[in-house]
Amino acid sequence: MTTLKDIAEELGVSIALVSKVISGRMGTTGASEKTRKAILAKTRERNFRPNPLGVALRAGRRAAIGVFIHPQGGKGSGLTESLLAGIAETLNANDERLWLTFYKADQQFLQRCSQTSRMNVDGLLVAGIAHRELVEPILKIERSGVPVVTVVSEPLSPAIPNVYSDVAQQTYLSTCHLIDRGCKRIAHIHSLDERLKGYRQALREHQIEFDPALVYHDIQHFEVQHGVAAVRQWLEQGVTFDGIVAQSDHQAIGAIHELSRHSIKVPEAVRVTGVDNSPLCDASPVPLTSVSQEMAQAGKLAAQMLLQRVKGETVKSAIISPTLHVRASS
Amino acid sequence: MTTLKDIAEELGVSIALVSKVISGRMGTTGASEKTRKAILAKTRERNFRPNPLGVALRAGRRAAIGVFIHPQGGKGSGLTESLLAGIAETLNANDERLWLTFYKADQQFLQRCSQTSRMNVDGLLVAGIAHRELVEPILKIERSGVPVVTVVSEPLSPAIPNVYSDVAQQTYLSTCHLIDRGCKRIAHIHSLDERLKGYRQALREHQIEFDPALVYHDIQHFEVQHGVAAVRQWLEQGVTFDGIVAQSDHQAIGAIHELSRHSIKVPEAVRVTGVDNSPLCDASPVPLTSVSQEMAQAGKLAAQMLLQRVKGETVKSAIISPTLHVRASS
DNA sequence: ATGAAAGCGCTAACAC
DNA sequence: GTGTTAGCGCTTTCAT
Repeated sequence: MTTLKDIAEELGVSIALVSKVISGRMGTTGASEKTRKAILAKTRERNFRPNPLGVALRAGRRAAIGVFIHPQGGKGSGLTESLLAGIAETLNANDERLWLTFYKADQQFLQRCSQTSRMNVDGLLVAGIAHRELVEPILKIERSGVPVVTVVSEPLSPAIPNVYSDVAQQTYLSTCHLIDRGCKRIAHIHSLDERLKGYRQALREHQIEFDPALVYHDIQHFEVQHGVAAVRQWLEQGVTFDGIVAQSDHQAIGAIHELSRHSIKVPEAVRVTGVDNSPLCDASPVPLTSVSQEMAQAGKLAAQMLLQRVKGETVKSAIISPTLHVRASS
Repeated sequence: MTTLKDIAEELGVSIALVSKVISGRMGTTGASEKTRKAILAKTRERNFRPNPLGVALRAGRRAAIGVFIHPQGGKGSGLTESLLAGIAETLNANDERLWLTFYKADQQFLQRCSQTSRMNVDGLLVAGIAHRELVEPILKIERSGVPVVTVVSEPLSPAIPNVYSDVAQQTYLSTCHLIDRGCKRIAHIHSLDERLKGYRQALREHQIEFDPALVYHDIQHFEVQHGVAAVRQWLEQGVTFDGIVAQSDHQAIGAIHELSRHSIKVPEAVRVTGVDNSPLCDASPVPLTSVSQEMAQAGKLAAQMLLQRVKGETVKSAIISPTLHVRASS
């Protein structure tokens, strides 16, 4: 590894001068064009990169940001992977290391938080589920001087900037899509309230009356079995429907399986949409139309916001627009 | 953040003494029991943790290890996530930050490698696909003094320690399982040679003759469509079979879909197994029996090995035993 | 038994 | 225009 010292010695100038020229921060002083050129040339030649440890130590920073991730959207959604990829991209571009922790249960999360003071990070990114128990520990971290940015579906506190996909918009998009396709009676699997709102708004805007019988309630449950249960209930109750807006790809796949068991064809008899645009979409018996939450983009943005906060800037929460990906199921 | 200096000043002793007592490395000298106690008490009271930057700077290390990951096993396999979780666990326990990069195409990987000299890491973990083009760049990194450990299905070079699940064993396990279940004519989707070997070994050990017609060849392809194509070919050629050992969960699911289209029942008429034990298994029309590659364990182990190498120790490649997870499809 | 000093790589205030 | 100095937090050698 080349250091400032190496360059300074080879050129017979002082370390400080090399530092100033390379960083471009000349302070009150200047440098002759000749030395400038020589230093920059040497820098390139030796492929010099400042040692982040030196920089951070001097600046009183840690050269690392913490990332706490709760695997969200269920296994196989690919959300976590996309999110991480986005985060990693931004952090790499800014020469920041990361301190990565996957937490499964909230208990683990709280435990991690209690170690804040010893965690040696410049900032903290928390991604996952917006549990109320998380608010206090996170605020405590903020107060201790470590800026936090969250990536959760509902902002935890006005004090903590958050990034997320527009949740209501997700179901709004897919419901509008099914209406466009000619569906008149669209069923819905209700797990998050915001998504129910998006579904209802789409109906309202198209003058379709809301029918409570078409909504299956299963708060906070997004698994395959819940899609199966929803379809089973509708069929048992004799509810007629020609579309299903599910709140996850897992639910949608479960619904498709159950429809198939009753020889109901997708998309001919019933059109189905999911949420997450996960890899499951292509592993579905009928490729699944789904709404992408754009987690990679969320990760990139959240990391950028956090780095800004580390620098002392103020940032505001951001909302990302979801995208509809149409496949054979609709 | 508490520093050695804080503790030293509060106790009216020298920084050096505090450092020695806390680290336990007393060198040629000693310390009175009284001061020892006082220092350790203060350390606990102030929740002191050495600043990794100071430690690393002094030791000439970088306090970070690089992780290059190629999302393997296809999207949705969950392999990458498990692997990362394992790596993160070990690194956290050892107070090491990481420099995470996801590379999609080999091109990107090579580009990253060329930045080795500037990447400021103590070691490099490479996980993903064992492409031949990767060998040279990785060896170059090794030669430059940065130890590398890989997590790929086939070791790239004797010089680079590797960790992976026993690949042949994976299909050996599932083939034996199907034989146990009474299957006489087991078809196989051949993508990796090692897995074909495992399949053939299981047949041999059970005195079942190998029938080339039962093997569908699709080297290095693990997607849903390849499972579909395999079944289609067997049916077209009039090959009879009562079991399918696929080389990925995606392939297995594709096979199940195609069987279903021909009204062939799983597991009644044909038993099916996959590889990866991915989240897809539970989103399959019939829950899928699969072999787990234990990537979390691989990640933990690989990170441990890399840290040992960083310390200058020599380590040997390791092989992890896969585990069969039996579900309804078999 | 304890401490002073040097130095890892870097930057910034302040000489000259 | 250029250099000197001090110091971020830590460890280790060598005094005392």
